[in-house]
Amino acid sequence: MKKDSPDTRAYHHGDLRRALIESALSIVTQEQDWSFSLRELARRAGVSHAAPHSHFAEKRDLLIAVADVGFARLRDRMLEAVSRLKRADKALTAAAQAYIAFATENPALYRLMFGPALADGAATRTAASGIGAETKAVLEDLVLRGAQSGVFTPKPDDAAALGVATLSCWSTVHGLANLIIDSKVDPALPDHQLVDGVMQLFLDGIRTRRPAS
Amino acid sequence: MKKDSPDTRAYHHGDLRRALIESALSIVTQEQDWSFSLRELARRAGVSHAAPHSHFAEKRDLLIAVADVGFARLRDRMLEAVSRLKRADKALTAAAQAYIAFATENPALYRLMFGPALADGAATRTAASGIGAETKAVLEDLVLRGAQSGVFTPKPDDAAALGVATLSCWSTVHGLANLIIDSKVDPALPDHQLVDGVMQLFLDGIRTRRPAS
DNA sequence: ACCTGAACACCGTTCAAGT
DNA sequence: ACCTGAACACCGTTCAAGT
Repeated sequence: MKKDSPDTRAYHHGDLRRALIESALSIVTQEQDWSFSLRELARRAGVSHAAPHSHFAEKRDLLIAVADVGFARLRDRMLEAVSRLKRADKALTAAAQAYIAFATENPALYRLMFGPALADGAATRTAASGIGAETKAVLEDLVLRGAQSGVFTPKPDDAAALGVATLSCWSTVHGLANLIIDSKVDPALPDHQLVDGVMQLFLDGIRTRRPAS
Repeated sequence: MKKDSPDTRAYHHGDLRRALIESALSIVTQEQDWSFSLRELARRAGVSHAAPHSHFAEKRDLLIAVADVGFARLRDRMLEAVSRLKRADKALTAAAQAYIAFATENPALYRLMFGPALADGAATRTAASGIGAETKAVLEDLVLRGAQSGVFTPKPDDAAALGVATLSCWSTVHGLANLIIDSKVDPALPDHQLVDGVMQLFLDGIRTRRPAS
């Protein structure tokens, strides 16, 4: 970052791999365009169009690298939103708000993360290894906390029930994010209100009787 | 369909528009590949590569036409699953099962329907007019029925509460479909079981006290 | 009205060759 | 090890010209 003066392009550029990822990220977050080409990235980096292939065997590999950064940012954002909240139900709602805010502020990146980055077009189901696992882990942890503190109905040692609750929460939030991004939701209603309503309904399904004060 | 014998290709093909859509549908449903090109469709139809553009100004217009068929099929499948069930909660679960079955059996078509068909890459939010409205309508109707029959908590005239419930249901089902397709869910668990668990949780949030017999 | 053929400005990927 | 230049086999879209 601070090695060379801005215009001193090394013959071999020095750090092309990172430059390509950052370039892709800036296109996707600033121009909201996830349909960039490897050749354009190469152009911006000032290298030949074939250069990227010495760092990424396929375009998908570059997309995966970009998606990874996206997932890290999403996780950080959720964790930050959650950090000051003790009650698991409040924290879960806050995490959902952060999740939807991330998606609506960076729809192109969000689409890239869950979109064709790994689904190669011909594959029936994505061979998604651990992509997105960080996101799930955050929700999983909150659900477990809620179970342990008695705020949620599943018993802390009932793995199946905890799994269903986590999956249910993630599905709801993920689905809502997609519907909002795809303009399937009345745009008159502010996002945070939608999230509040939907999360309240979700929490009603797993919260123990005592109505939250 | 029955006008010409199979190989009598008219000079102007007769019905290229439909042929292109059907060709695209068969590629997408049989080969599970939604990354086809207009030129390939033209090849299969035995016309020049420029011919499609006399029926579809942009490739996206063809994709929209394909997506429309997909949404009609999804709606039909949901309606059929629901047709014999009277209780709104049972019907909603059946609709969800049909929804997820459709998505997992036709992941490529499902991705095309909700994917970049309308999201043109540069647009922040899709200018999705009524695409997918049929799907929402089915769920909306079931939620309303449940409210009217007293199975669900929202009052039948509380539009806001009904809207939240519908959105919540669609989000959950849509999100679950995406997570399954994208292999973000433990593949050891059968889909119908996942749907059952998730829907049960959802219903717990809006069902009136009386535990379903 | 519907289609063809050629053309334009792009792609991703490969591969010998350079440094 | 990293990159270039040329090449290959594609794209979507446009547009004059044909029938």
